[in-house]
Amino acid sequence: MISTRGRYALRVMVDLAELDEGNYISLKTIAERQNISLKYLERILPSLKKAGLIEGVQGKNGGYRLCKKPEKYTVGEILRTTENDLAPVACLTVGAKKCPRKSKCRTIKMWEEYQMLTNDFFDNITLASLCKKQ
Amino acid sequence: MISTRGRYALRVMVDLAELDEGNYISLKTIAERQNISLKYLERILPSLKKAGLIEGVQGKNGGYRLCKKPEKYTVGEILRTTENDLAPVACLTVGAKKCPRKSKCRTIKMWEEYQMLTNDFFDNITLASLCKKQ
DNA sequence: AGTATTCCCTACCAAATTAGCAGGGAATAC
DNA sequence: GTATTCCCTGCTAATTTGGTAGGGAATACT
Repeated sequence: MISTRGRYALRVMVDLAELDEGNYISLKTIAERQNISLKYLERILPSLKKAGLIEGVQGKNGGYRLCKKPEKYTVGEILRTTENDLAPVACLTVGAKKCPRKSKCRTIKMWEEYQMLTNDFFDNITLASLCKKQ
Repeated sequence: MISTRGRYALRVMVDLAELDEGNYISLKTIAERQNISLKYLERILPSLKKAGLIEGVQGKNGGYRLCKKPEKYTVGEILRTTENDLAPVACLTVGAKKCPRKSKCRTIKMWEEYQMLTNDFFDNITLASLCKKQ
């Protein structure tokens, strides 16, 4: 299940896309518009920045903005920053320790296929397609 | 993410399918074969029974067995018993309270499509197809 | 220079969920 | 009557999730 962390991240990205793309938007603005705690957003945004999806500027009139046009983002790349690679089971996460049952596991192939399906699905949805039509 | 609860349930079903289908198999046997705590399985199996997927008989020589042939089960119906309807986000779970933002939510349609995709994927995998080929 | 604004960072905390244990009861086969 | 087995309830420990608190550093503006 996608956590609120991931859903909030996506909502912020949508909001940034719908607001003026060139200017920096403060988190305070986003928090009020989206009715999400400012302090909580301050914890979520750094991971988006670290992933290179947004850029932030400190100081007065600072804020965040997208690095590229909304059409160039996929929902997949956004969710993967917060949702641990969109892995459906623990043994397919990035840092997972090798499963001792893997050789005789009946289900691993199915989980891998599901993970691919999931990534495929979200990689084919652009941020722009989620935005309000202008 | 699918919990161990759901993964264990699926492994038990696969194991029941691979063992003699007619006879009752004790949880002790399954627990040893699958290397899962007997006590934990005792908590998981009732939900499978309640959903009508397996039948259990108490007493000596008792145990559990499938109600129908492995080809007649889908992974979807098994996972739905433990994984809350396979909903990708909280607001799509069965007992979810109505989201006040729903009317202006940009993402609900995407989550609904993903939920359908997920159910479709798992509904098209039979229990038999996960079993070791005889 | 000083001040307000804003991102940035770390530590902490509370609630919920997950994973699992313990103990005992009831049904059944032998 | 005894061993086995499902059945049921309550408890607990660890982890995750969602969120708060407090302060620091950079920047714009006066």
